[in-house]
Amino acid sequence: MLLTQSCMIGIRAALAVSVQGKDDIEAYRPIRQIADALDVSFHFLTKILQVLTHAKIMESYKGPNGGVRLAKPPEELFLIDIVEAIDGTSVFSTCLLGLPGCGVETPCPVHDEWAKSKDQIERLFRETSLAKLSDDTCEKLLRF
Amino acid sequence: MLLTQSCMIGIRAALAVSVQGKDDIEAYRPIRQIADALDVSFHFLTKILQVLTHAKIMESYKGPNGGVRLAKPPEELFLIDIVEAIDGTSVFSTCLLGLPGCGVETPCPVHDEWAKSKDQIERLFRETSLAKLSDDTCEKLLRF
DNA sequence: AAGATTTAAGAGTCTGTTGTCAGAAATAGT
DNA sequence: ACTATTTCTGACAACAGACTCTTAAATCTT
Ligand code: FES
Ligand code: FES
Repeated sequence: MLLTQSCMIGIRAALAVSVQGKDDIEAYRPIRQIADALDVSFHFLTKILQVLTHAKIMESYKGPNGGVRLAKPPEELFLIDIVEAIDGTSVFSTCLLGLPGCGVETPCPVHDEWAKSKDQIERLFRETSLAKLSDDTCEKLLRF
Repeated sequence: MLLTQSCMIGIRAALAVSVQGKDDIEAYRPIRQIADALDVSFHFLTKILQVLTHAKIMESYKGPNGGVRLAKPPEELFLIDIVEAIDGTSVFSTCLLGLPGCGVETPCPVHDEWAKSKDQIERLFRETSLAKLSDDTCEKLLRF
């Protein structure tokens, strides 16, 4: 798997918050409600969202009517921000064969081909905003 | 990481055998010698190569002058064979967000973009033969 | 036949990820 | 002030992947 379980859930949660926040971006969404929508463990999701709040990607509020919301408008939040916060960026910088220091020194036999795919994947994460994803999700009634 | 540690070592080992077998493709290469060349644990490599021999990608022979060799000419062995044997093919068929059944049902919001990268990666593994890799390795004196 | 070499197999350890839980802290409503 | 709600924190169990170790089995050399 390219991303860890935590990271995939983190992205889906951010997307859910973004979609639900379309009408009122200021409102806090309870974690329990998000967990139900994504059909994942409430406690596990709590852990993941804590990482995202520490990374200033989300903001949280305790107590009744509390929950989490995006810390920035979804146009300014990109997938790579979430991946970096949860998984780190190693995916986009490591050698496909696990050799140390991809690209900088002598390349490995698969480097040239892999570099193409790697760049494309990195661009995908770097250029895809939460706004675009939530728009698509609503328009085409996609699942998440 | 896209591939597991075991899988990356498996590919590097197959490549090492292919390179060393350029002069005598019939010869068995001792696992200990391969482990030294790749700088990995002998016992761990043994485990990985057992999987490859069971998958009929390599053949082994016990006793003095024993070891492993490719079961087929390197022109007929592709990276995907090794990945399938060790990691399975899940990388090329799973949803980037971890949702069940990528593509077949309603796609997820990142499906269209991810499908492109996924196909490119799959093609890379499916079309890259051990022969090509070992040729490149020898020509350009690459590391593995 | 005996001993050395080398892979096969299985059990066991270690580590990081996944997932659960209980209690603390903050907040709103009454 | 009290209670209900909700996130925060730390501890911990369960699991998978990574890695080690020991013993067995096969084969060659002498
Ligand atoms: S050095 Fe191996 S992929 Fe870049
Ligand atoms: S359905 Fe998510 S990547 Fe295909």
